[in-house]
Amino acid sequence: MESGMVSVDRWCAGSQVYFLTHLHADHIRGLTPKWTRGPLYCSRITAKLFPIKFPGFDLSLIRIVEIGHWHSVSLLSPSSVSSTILYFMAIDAHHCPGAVMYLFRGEFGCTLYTGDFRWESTSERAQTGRTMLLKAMQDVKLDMLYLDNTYCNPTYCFPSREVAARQVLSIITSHPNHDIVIAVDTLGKENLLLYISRVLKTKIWVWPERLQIMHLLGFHDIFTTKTSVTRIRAVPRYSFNIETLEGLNTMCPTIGIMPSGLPWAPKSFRGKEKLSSESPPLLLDNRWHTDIATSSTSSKPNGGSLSSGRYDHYIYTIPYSDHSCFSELQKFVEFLKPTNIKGIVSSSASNVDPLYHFGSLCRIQQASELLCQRLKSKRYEKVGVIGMKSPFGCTSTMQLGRKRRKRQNFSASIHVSRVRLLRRERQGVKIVDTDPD
DNA sequence: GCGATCAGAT
DNA sequence: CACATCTGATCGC
Repeated sequence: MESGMVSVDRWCAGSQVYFLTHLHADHIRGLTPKWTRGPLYCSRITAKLFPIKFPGFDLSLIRIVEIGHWHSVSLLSPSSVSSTILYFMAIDAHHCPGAVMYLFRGEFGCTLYTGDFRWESTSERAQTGRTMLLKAMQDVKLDMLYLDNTYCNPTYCFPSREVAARQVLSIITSHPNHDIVIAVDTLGKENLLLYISRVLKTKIWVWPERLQIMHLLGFHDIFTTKTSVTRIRAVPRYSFNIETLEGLNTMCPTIGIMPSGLPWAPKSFRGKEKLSSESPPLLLDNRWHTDIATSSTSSKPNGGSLSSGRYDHYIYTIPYSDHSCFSELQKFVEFLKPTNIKGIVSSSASNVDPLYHFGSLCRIQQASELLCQRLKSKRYEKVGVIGMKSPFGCTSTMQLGRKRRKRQNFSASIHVSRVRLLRRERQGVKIVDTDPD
């Protein structure tokens, strides 16, 4: 079976069907309102939010995938007149509203594409997903796992969102006379805001576009665009910085809360330590490893010990993440026992390569060998990783395709500058039709 | 000149 | 390192 027939979060020409995991910007790059390339499968919530992101989009192209149910579509093999049936199921990814993983089954085998996801073992929703996956794969092995490797390194260690939400709440209640601004994106972290609103019995300010999204999600009477009715505001992350906070503090005492799985360290501290699984550096904010909710009074902006006053004197970084931390990824891989794994997030470093950390959990014998090959061709990795967003990659014909593609990439790279190469993959240029790694 | 797309910053 | 997003520059028609 040829690949290039199915794309996930990838919007180049050449596929017969396209799957969208969720509506964050880095997953819809290349998708436009003028889309005509084929049917677009997504979750019901994503479909509901779709017109906001893509006004004028031809909605007749959208196919809703109900969570937990098998769907199927007949695909035509490009090289012959034969057709084959692709079966697929969406599973809640617990990332942002509408985010799903896709499980694919067909004559090519069984593939799971997680998209961005969080796998909190304590969460009831994750248990539901676990049950769905178990049932859907009870009679087969998982040939290929495309994994959200954003935090696929042991240094990324943070608590559940429930615990992090309590930390946020604790910081807010310990500043009863401050205005609070919380950095959020256009989608995601709603549960944190709902929790704050519920416990403190207060509305939360959001910007107008965000209010529209909240209403579409069914949250009425909780959010407002009137600044006068609340001291808590959720603001776009891009407008959240030291200067903004300093400006706000000239008018009213204000603290900022940055919910993120990343250690937002001061610039002066950043870049000096390189992430490496051999000698993982301590996170600058070691409180992440414990529950600071019980000791919030000792929490100072940016971890307290970082007293280089210029940097975010007013900002608290809280490890509230919609991506899985390392230990969750590990549990996920152990649970699925895939034959092979590939990260969906490109990286020039090996620190988040799933095979590096989880190769031994895979069924493949040659995990280290595969990794070795990959490290050798590290310069070209970005192209390979980005290019591989087709769910197919588990049959022997796919492996042939992979080898061919590697050669093509290599020879191309010789003559094209790295900048140009990176640029090409960013544009989503279809590198080859065969399975990209 | 304009829309699409990119690198860079946050 | 880099979450997801914006801004401003540049590309290509």
